[in-house]
Amino acid sequence: MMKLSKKTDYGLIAMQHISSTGSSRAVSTKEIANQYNIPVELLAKVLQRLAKSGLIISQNGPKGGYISRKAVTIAAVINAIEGPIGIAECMRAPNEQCCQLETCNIRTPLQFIQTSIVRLLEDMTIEDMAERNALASIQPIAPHLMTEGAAK
Amino acid sequence: MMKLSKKTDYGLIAMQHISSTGSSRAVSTKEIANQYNIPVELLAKVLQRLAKSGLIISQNGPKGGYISRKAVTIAAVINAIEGPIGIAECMRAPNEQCCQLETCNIRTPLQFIQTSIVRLLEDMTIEDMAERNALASIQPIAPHLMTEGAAK
DNA sequence: TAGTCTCCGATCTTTTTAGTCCCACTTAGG
DNA sequence: CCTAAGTGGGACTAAAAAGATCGGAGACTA
Repeated sequence: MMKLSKKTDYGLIAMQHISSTGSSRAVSTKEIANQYNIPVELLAKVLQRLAKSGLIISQNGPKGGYISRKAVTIAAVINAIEGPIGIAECMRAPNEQCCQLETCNIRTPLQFIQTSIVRLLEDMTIEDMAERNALASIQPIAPHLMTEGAAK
Repeated sequence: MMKLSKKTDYGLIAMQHISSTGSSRAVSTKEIANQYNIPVELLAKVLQRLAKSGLIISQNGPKGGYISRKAVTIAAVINAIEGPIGIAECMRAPNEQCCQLETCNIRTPLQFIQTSIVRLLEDMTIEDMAERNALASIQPIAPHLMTEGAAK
């Protein structure tokens, strides 16, 4: 459906929070879950995967939690949580007998679109996101692009 | 999961076929289903929606089927089949109490990404797709962007 | 060494997607 | 004017993915 999963949403929210906290202290799963109203165990899973992929650093024990790394892209977060990005089935599992055999007539153009999207996601880091977010709270972006709620 | 549904895949394949046939004759659901190995009833549903949205013209009776329209974008096809494009829940249903209340810190940057993707999809028509496809069969695109199977 | 905290696997529920079945309506052609 | 080949569309089932939960093992700090 061309939509990010909630896990990814949660992951991005968490990454941004961890990133904006800086490396002064570790942020626990519970802290993030409380602040953003996310089910704790689910968020825990997401953070585990992010840590496993090396996008954040985990620290055990009391006062433990997660510490950010620099220059993590949105593409990397999606990749860690959902696996390789692929707009169609045949672009995630290259070995599979994809599409409708040899007759597939949309593969090449979809490849192009996918490449463009991936490039977009690889060009934006978590820090960029935070920056863009901070800017928006001062000077709102074009109103016709926004849904009504955000303007308040 | 950031992926197009199979219905959309089928829709795009069918649109391209209908488009390349031109307006000389109507193309039936069965013809397309046979050629591309798609379940007939499912494809029928997809084509119905496309017709209802005005992206193709339906013609009843024997010798009936579908006739293409000009300048249909990929965005329009996705929109007709899957509903409005939205990378996150809160961007498809603007009135809903979205994200994690007021604390959502990723809305603005995601908006930006979504707008970029939509623009990409609105810039490519079915005819463009066909063209790009024809080109690829003569001169393959950069190999490092392809999955191994396609290079053969 | 006790209390937090991360880590990880297993499981359950719900939602979405994919595919099927059936019947009503339309129409070209004999 | 009847029939075969089309589309239109609702109801339904099965499978897969997403969302959420549970329970316990291991790590660390005070």
